[in-house]
Amino acid sequence: MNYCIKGNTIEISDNEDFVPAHILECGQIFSYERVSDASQDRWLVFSADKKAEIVPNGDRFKILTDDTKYFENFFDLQTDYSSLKKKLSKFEILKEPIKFGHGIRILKQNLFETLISFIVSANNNIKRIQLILGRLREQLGTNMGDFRAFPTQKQMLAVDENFFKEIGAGYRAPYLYKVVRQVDENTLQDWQTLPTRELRNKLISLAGVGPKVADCVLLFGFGRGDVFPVDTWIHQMYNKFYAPLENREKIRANLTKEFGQNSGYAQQYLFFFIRSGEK
DNA sequence: AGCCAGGAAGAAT
DNA sequence: ATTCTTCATGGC
Repeated sequence: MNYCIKGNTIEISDNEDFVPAHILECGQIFSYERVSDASQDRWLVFSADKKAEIVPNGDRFKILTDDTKYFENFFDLQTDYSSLKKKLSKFEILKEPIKFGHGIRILKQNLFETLISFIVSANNNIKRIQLILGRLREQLGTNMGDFRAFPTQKQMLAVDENFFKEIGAGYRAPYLYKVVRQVDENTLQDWQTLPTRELRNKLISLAGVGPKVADCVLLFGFGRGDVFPVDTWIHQMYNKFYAPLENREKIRANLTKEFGQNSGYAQQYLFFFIRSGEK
């Protein structure tokens, strides 16, 4: 994809492979805001202690941020999604979803933030996930002026289990209390060199992390394309379009076998598509 | 009002 | 090694 960086701006010179609504509303990130102006929508995106603003630029977009290098990586701008979509379109089941969510890109998010976010996401709905994570930011995160950073492991170590209950985390409170005593951002980054299988086992050994949460962290944080997170939506979809199968592990095995190294991308186009149909 | 949400942990089998 | 039960809380 073509883009260029000038000062504090990343100009996207492509309107097919970069669509903020697709990127941000496909369920991979929870900390963003859609700002509806009189004219056109803008987007605020928060990651760790950084912020970016996506604004319309003709029929395209530009990204305004103090850290263009960080967000160049964050938005995965070096990956060629056109050829990726061409490959994946060979699968009949992906043709419509890819057309529908053509502007999706898989974000490369902060590892610690992704881990905490998807622990909160378990058996939860997206609105409430955003509510809980918003409170977490507001009450623990560093004040960055016009926004709050996502709390660091150190900041989360300073509170007790009851704090997490009070922000509405429910029965996930003990998971959060425990997991920040097991890993920090540096530990997670050290795991980046591990092959997916081993890395996945490491993640599953953490409090509140099972197969699905691990796969989300692998895909949205570690950038591993060879995983296919299976949640209730994918489960239903599979039963409808493939075959009735209760065991999620078998569904996961079948889908990763089918889509291989591009499983994660296939999953996102499917997820965004089937969820849009329910509204 | 009642069911459900980007499931995981612990117990039972 | 698989299957069953329980777990807070807000959205719709």
